[in-house]
Amino acid sequence: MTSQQTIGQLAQSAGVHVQTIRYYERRKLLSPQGRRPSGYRLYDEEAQARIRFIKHAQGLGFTLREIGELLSLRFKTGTRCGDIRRTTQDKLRDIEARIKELQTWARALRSLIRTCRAGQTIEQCRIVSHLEKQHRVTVRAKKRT
Amino acid sequence: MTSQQTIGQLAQSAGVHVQTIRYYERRKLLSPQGRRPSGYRLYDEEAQARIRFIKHAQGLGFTLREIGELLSLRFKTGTRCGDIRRTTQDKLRDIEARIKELQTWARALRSLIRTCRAGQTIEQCRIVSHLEKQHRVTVRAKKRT
DNA sequence: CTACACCCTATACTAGGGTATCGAGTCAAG
DNA sequence: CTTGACTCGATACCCTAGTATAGGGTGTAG
Repeated sequence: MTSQQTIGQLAQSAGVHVQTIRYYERRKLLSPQGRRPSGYRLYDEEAQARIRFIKHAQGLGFTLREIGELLSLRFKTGTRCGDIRRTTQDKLRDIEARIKELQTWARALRSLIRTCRAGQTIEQCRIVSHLEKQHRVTVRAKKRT
Repeated sequence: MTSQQTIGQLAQSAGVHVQTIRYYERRKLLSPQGRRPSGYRLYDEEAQARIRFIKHAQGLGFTLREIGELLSLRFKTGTRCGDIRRTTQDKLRDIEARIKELQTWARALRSLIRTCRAGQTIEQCRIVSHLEKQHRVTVRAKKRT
């Protein structure tokens, strides 16, 4: 029975820092079951499962924002498994898109590396001249993870 | 001849914001050739090539820090093509590692999705129970791109 | 009762890549 | 000479996922 833990005990048993738990609370991922008159947070054992959920989902590449969605689905009555699956599938598509993008980068770098002979001076370097060349820029800024 | 541009003209012709150029200067990626007595920055046309270099390198997934290395290699006398290639290869290895990580995530998500039947209630959902289960956590935090 | 560990809130900091705003000075045209 | 566009430096803000610290209050063992 580990019911009614303080934040430090929960942090200990869940393997995260105290500030992280408070951070999750700010992010609305986790809130204490109650408070002592002094203001101390008190957690029931569901809190541990919630932190595990968060950590596992992070391990699968979900962001805290997405985990928030997942958690609210989880605790909303009437949620069907399909709702969870849909979110998971969205995430999968995301990841697959990122893999494709990175593969594009990797191919470009490999082809640059092939054009480069180690002994050349910098002025002859194809990598450099490629980077300085004036051509349509494809900086797809933002949105990484 | 576009020699001796002000920051606004350079920004215009390079397709970036004025503040971005000043930001690059703070990051030591780009500095004006000189200043007017009033303090206005003046740029030669090499500045445009440098910005192109930066943007293309970003397009290949380099961070500004790495681009700084690349640029200082580029403008250091005696740099051999091999030095540039080495940095590029490091980046490629980085990207390949990241791809592997994402593929691991994707595989895990696909296998979770297979276990999930759309009509099940949330209590029966394998995705949820998997996330809540107590098992060795593998959150490889930090270091993304 | 005192020491010490714990907890509270609030705030600031990290990295990365910028964007936005401020008050003040400058430049060129009319 | 004035107006409006431009520039200056400094500072603050955005996002993510936390970590760190300050200045105070609380809980408990000896």
